[in-house]
Amino acid sequence: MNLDTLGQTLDCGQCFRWERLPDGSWRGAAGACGAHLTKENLKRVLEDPFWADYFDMARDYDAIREHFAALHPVLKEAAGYAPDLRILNQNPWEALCSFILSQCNNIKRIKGLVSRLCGAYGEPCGAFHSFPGPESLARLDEQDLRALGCGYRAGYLLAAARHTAEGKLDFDRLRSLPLDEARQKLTELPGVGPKVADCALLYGLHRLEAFPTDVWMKRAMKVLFPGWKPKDFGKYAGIAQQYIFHYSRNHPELF
DNA sequence: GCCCAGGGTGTTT
DNA sequence: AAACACCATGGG
Repeated sequence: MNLDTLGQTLDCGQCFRWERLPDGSWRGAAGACGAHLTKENLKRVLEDPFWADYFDMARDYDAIREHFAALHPVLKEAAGYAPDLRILNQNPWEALCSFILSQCNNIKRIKGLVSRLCGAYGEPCGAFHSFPGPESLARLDEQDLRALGCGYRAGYLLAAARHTAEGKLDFDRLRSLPLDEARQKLTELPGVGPKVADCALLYGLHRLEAFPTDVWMKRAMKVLFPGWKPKDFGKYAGIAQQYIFHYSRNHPELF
């Protein structure tokens, strides 16, 4: 991984708090931690326990890509297109909020929304703001969130905050549930359907078998993997999904 | 001004 | 089960 290939991970639609600066460095945050990744400090930052976990450094992605290469020729192509792509270990609450806001929205705008959310209700930590905790959002009015541009998703975000603050949604409990049951608990929230639930599971709880299926993935599956289902990709289906999503978005001429 | 964006919900065929 | 309208907002 270097500054140029970091985009495969930080700009592939799984997170919304990183930006690349003109000098090629990356500035961003995760949960309550911020970082500025430069050519000089990248290696050292990735040795820090928090960031090593965030970037899933302990996992052997080379082996997983080889496994995928044997599974399907197009998957081999997609994985080879972004060999430094990794599934981040994001804060589950932040991931759930991000993807509640993602529905019927574009990535640019999602980034702006998340940024304004942090600026308005997160804790200031030096040069950046933390992502606001569920308790901070739970005491807001729906109008407060609409004022940030959340639109009709404001009520969904507020409901998720109140459920979580009241303990009705417990991410640590979701970790130990079978995937179907964890998905079921998440979709009980208003405005959370199968796609947003799978995003929270994959990006927030690192459930690598979760397979978020948005409009891009529906097209990609129909054209590139006709007849295939998420389970056909195995226990790392979510990683396969990310290779395919990223590859598809960068090859719109295929569709 | 129009179209679309990492969807979900409720209603109608 | 599949098709549809509706939900707000702003970037391209």
